[in-house]
Amino acid sequence: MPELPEVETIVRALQPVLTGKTIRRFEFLHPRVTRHSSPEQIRQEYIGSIISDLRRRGKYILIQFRQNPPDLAIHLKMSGQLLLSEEELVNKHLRAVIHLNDGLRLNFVDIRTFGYIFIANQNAPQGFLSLGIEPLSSSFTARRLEQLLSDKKTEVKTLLLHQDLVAGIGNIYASEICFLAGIHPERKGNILSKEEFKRLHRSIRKILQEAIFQMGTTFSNYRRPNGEAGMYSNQLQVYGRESEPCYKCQTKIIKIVQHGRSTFYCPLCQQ
DNA sequence: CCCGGAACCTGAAGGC
DNA sequence: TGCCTTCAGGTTCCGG
Repeated sequence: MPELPEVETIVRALQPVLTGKTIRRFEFLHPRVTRHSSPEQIRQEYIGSIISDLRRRGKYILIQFRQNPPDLAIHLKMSGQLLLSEEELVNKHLRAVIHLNDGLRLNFVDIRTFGYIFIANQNAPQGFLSLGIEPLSSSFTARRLEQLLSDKKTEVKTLLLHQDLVAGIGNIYASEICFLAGIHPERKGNILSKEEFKRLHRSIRKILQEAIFQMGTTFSNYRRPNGEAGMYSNQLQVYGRESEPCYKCQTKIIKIVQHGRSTFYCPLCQQ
């Protein structure tokens, strides 16, 4: 479910609450909620540790510790949620609970059980170890983007989903980015012009920043840690708008499937 | 390296 | 009401 802006929103909400707290206890309530690290390894590594900060890398949430062991990492995949509570959370899909020293609980709820928790060390999943550039960092330039994509024969919208190139873009924002850049999603990386890479770069940053400002997009079940929806849903230009008129030119929005994922675009605005 | 397709799950929504 | 199919914001693996 969550892409970079949603994960960033979650991290910003949790960071001030969790920083300074000590981990007392872990409950792991589903066999797949930990992967690449065992429940015992996680307990051994972190019980009694003091949280020093929270941050995001791609779509991963990283909990950092004062004693500076490896970070504790969480990926929410399609349906994961992190919800704070003072009391026991009653939820059929509760998969793990991190208990903190003052009685606060960080609850990991996940309907589809794709999400998981792991230690961010050398045993971490390959996808985490090979993450690409952060699109909101200062080192992410149009030139850098061009270097990354200009030798690829893959369609540009699909390239935007490659986490080992640019980290954090998901299926909703990939369509929105192509629309803002005025680039047809089926154009291939190796035929884009310098000018198009500039527009693509600007669009990536603009869309992600604006979506963070709106605290993410709620399409079905994404929720901020306080339970509220994200507001970028109201700003979507193409995603989920098949057959509806383009806001710019009134042409009907088209839906196609690329690499098994839905893509939405305006056939007139995106050539 | 690249690509397509399937797999991992549960639930919501739509067609009949 | 119910049964069936399709689809969902993400990786990851396997075969070609």
